[in-house]
Amino acid sequence: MASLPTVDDVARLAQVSRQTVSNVLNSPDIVRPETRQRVQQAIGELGYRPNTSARRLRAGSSSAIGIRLDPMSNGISGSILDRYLHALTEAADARGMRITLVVATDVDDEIRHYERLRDGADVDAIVLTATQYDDPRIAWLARERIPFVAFGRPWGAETDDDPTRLWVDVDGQSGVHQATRHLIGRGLSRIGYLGWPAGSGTGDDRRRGWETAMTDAFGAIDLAALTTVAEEGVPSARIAIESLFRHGTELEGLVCASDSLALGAMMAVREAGAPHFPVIGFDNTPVASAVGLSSVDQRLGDVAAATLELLMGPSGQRVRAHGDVGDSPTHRLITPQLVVRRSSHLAPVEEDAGGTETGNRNGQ
Amino acid sequence: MASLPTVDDVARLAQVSRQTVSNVLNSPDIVRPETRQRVQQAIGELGYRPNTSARRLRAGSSSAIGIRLDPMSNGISGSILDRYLHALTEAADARGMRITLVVATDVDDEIRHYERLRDGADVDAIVLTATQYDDPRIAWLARERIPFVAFGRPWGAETDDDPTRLWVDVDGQSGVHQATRHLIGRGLSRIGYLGWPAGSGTGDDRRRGWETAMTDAFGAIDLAALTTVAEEGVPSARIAIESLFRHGTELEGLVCASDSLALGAMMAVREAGAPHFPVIGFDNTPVASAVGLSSVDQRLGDVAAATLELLMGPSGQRVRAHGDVGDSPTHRLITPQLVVRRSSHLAPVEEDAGGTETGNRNGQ
DNA sequence: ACCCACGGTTTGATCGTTCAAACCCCTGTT
DNA sequence: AACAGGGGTTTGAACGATCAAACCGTGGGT
Repeated sequence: MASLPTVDDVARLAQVSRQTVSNVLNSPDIVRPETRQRVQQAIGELGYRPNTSARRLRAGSSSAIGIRLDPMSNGISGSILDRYLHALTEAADARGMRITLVVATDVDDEIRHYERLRDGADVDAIVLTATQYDDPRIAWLARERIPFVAFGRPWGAETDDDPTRLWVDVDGQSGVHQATRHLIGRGLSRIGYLGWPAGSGTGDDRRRGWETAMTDAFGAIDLAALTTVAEEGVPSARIAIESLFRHGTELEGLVCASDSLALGAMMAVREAGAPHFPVIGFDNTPVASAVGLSSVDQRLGDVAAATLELLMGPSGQRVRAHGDVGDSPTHRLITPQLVVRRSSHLAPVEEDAGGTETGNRNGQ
Repeated sequence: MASLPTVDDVARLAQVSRQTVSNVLNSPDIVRPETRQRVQQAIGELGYRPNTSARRLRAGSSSAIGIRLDPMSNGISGSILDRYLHALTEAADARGMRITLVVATDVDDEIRHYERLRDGADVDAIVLTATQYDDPRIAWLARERIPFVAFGRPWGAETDDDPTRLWVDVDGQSGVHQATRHLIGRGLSRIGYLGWPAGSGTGDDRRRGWETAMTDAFGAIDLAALTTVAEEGVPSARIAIESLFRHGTELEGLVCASDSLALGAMMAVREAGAPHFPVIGFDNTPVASAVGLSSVDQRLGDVAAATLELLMGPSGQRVRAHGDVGDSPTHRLITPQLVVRRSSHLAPVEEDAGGTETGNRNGQ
């Protein structure tokens, strides 16, 4: 029932002073190696762990990172955030950081929450998701000089190298390119693309992957004739592809901008009596694995690692000040990876036993 | 650039002492109304917010609750935790609490994490999910006298009213009962049940809902003949129902133990050429809403609210000590609610426009 | 011989809050 | 008139860490 050990306990055991213990923890390099080792051992012996509240109070830092949970799991893709969260928590843990959740009803509410977290010294930094053009949250965080990283590049922003605008994103173009190449490699040529209406950064980026793969392979073909557009969501995709098949189509396969679209397409395709028509999705959500849908995995582990690297430097244990990136890069683009399952095979095969599933590994 | 106001600033403005300000915040009843009001006004004027770190340090509490993120979003149902997390964060926020995430590779690792969080005074309490019979985490938390609540009742436990074992759960029986009644009300009688292999607490509980609804309506019929069993997951359900239809079945509808099972069943049913065969799932996952599957909503908002109520009392702002529940209940059973969509209609209808979707409201 | 610079360590002060005890003033009792 | 009791408020100490400045011994330059 003895209470938890403090710096003083460690100091006494290691025959040094409080501050030296603190230094071993926070600036190990300024302490003489042998002293450091003695302190380390004392720490181990007592099972000492710094009291976060005390550290927070004095240092004004919390060793915590805030991230907002999306208001509603927006359809199937909601689970992306879920998995990112998992990877982020894991990566943060490795650097002695913790993840604190935020929920908000709208942007203003979200900012109010961040403000409160800052006031209470509850978080050192913020991770933004679902960023938009001219995002008011970015403007606010920058103005308040709160360190933050955006997951999702600031589309159309002129500030790509602004050291106060850190972002990490998945290279959708590369992912869709891989998916398309995969079908081309299987001998298909009339490969269609099912995407979102033009105008969204992510959507346009992904479509470009299909475009380049197709023109590289087949020259200047009529891409528009192979493109179908649907709003994000299973039903709209299903309707779009249903009508495609009803009017007769020459397509031999389909690459989609998301798993939701792909799932809708799969359903339509099966009802049209073509159960082995190849379909590939994007995001590699649990649903994709559940129904055997080939999909592009975002490698959220790598994304999470990159997020922290931007925030804390290559191996730092502390969040860097806002705008202080030193000579390290201001953004990271992660290359996703295609996971092949039944849905992209050309003939019926056995149940998917998880064969090629290699994505989602935590890099570092 | 003025730094944030402190109790002293408020005290000075209100012409009282530090402690009185503190009292207004923490025990308003012991301070004279007129003084209280004066302090309140000063607080408002300065926009004062107590520094959480300082409060934590002195009070030895962190105003945070730890919860473990499942290692992998286990299939479609993974998103349940996701939504619970959202609801929990929201409910916690209303009580001035925050949610801190934990990831762990196995049970021992999980316990180690909890230990570290406790040592650093990082969390006041733990929320356990995916509890099992004879859960080592429960044993450890109880031994260490760390306040916790389990989401998921301790199946087969003899300790239902043990004040150190708090739990909240969803009444699966009631949910499946509702689903079955819904189909009965539409004139069906040969309603099948697709469930997990016997032996899991949750599964047996849900099946009982179907059993009672059926026997109440039709007397002592042969339930076994209407029951199908499949492992959790889309493919196994699909295979099971496929073979059911291949051998000819008299079933008129199907109630399932989960959305994954229901999705597999839907796929099989459609391929068997019976697109309007009614199927109902359980969990009301995003996938259910995406594909128009009727499903039982767990009312995770209510579950979250109940979780905090068990932990902090009906309206407390502070986590109660381990085992100190006073005269309030030691557990809460939440009644879920059926959400009707296309998949349980008997004839083709328009696209689901979100009609009956009323679940998932945050109760309080 | 003196002083300065410097790496490494210690000491005193401080972060903003809550706890525990002291304090003050008023009322009622003896 | 003295004292006990108690509501309401204030004062000093503490929570456990980090910061800033002081300290100390050593070596080099003048």
